[in-house]
Amino acid sequence: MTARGVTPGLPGLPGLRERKKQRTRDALVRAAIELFTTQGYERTTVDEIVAAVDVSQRTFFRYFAGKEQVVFAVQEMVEARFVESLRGRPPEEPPFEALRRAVLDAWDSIGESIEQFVPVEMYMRAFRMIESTPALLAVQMRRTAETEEEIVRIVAAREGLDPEEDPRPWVAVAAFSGVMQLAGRRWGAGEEISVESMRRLTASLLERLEPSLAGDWRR
Amino acid sequence: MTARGVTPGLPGLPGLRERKKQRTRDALVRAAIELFTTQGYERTTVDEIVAAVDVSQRTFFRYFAGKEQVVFAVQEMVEARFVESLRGRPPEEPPFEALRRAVLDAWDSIGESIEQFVPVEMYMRAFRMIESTPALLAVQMRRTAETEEEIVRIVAAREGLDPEEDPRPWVAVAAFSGVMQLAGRRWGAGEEISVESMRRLTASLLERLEPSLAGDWRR
DNA sequence: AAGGCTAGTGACAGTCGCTGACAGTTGACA
DNA sequence: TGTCAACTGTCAGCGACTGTCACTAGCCTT
Repeated sequence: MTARGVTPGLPGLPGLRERKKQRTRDALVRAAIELFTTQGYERTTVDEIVAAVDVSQRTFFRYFAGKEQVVFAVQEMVEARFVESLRGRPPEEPPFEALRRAVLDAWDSIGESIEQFVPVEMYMRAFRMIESTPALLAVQMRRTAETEEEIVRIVAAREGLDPEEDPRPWVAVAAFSGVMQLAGRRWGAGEEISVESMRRLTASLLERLEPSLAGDWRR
Repeated sequence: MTARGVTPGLPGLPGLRERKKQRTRDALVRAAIELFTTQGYERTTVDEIVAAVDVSQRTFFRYFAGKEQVVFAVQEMVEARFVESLRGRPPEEPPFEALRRAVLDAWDSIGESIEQFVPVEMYMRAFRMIESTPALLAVQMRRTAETEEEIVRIVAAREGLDPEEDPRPWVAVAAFSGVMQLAGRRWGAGEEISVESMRRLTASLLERLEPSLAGDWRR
């Protein structure tokens, strides 16, 4: 009843079992992204991935619902960061302004969070791979749609609105999200491969949103 | 050397071969949508579809790149109608206004075009199925992204701009498209299952776009 | 310290979507 | 009428994914 094993199992701290799982998961993510970015997504089989980590194929599918899912482990974190940032915006801020600042803030602090997972450069390559692989792009867009719903709820809550009643949160988020997707696409197609360039592009496109909708474009 | 078969093959008119192909294709579309909407998409196998039309599985895949593609045969036509409508807008119209009117016009005239393919009601059911089936939703979004590019080029041309230079066409179309997706989603989730209700919803959301981005929302 | 519990895993077999290769059939056209 | 090319069916096989079951190894109690 004194020492209960090598790991004291402080409450709230993951046990050996949990850590082992996490390690397997991380290893699968890293191996997969490595293989995907070097050989291409479709030319890489699940068998190759599991061989690199030395687990069974069955195990792979216990961690990830599909071959594509493994790519989005990092993306998930980036999105979480944005949501968190949005929640932190002061409530007096106008809704669209809050969205805009939240992304930009998120980009400022995202670098290190990625790094502790995979090298930033690998994340960038993965991002481009998504943009250029139909199967992955499709999943990406679906995920985006799901995140949108959460953002709508946050925006509605900020304004004290019921999202079922008032369509404005939906509309604002839909437009915002459209521009964000555009930013991702353009960044992926461009030369510069830094977080900084992504931030700059995002800022520039969001700024132009209102003028692009208003009246005509001649000065 | 005189009569060359029952069908004289008037130039410009499809020959027997072509008509046969078209019939097979249509039959596959109809059978697939029928099965999908009754049994569900994932619970329907390609084997079942080809059995219903009495062709080989290989033939199915010669017509459609994948099981999902068969669902979008009709959607394609709807999009084409919108693009055509946009091309017909008077050039003085401000860009976003042109987009807005183009969709609404398209909805006005779309009913009969669908009907000659499948019953409108079946189209509606198919649309809902897309919204609720991840695999299909993903394809849908990807297709949308491709159409967007064409729309951007049209808008840029209207304004005499080079889309590589000026981001405004991209931004406007991105926001527009975001709202359109939203309209589709909400319509699919709602009760009313008519083209008219879709048109109404589209109009209402597009109207609210600018106010939803501007300042704060209190009056 | 020992033994039971069970989450996590591997091995294996099977389904389904999809593709390549090859051979047979049938409109198109000279 | 015969040749050609387009379509099609058959078959064999790959890769993604799932269900099942037995086994290993953290974990938890006593």
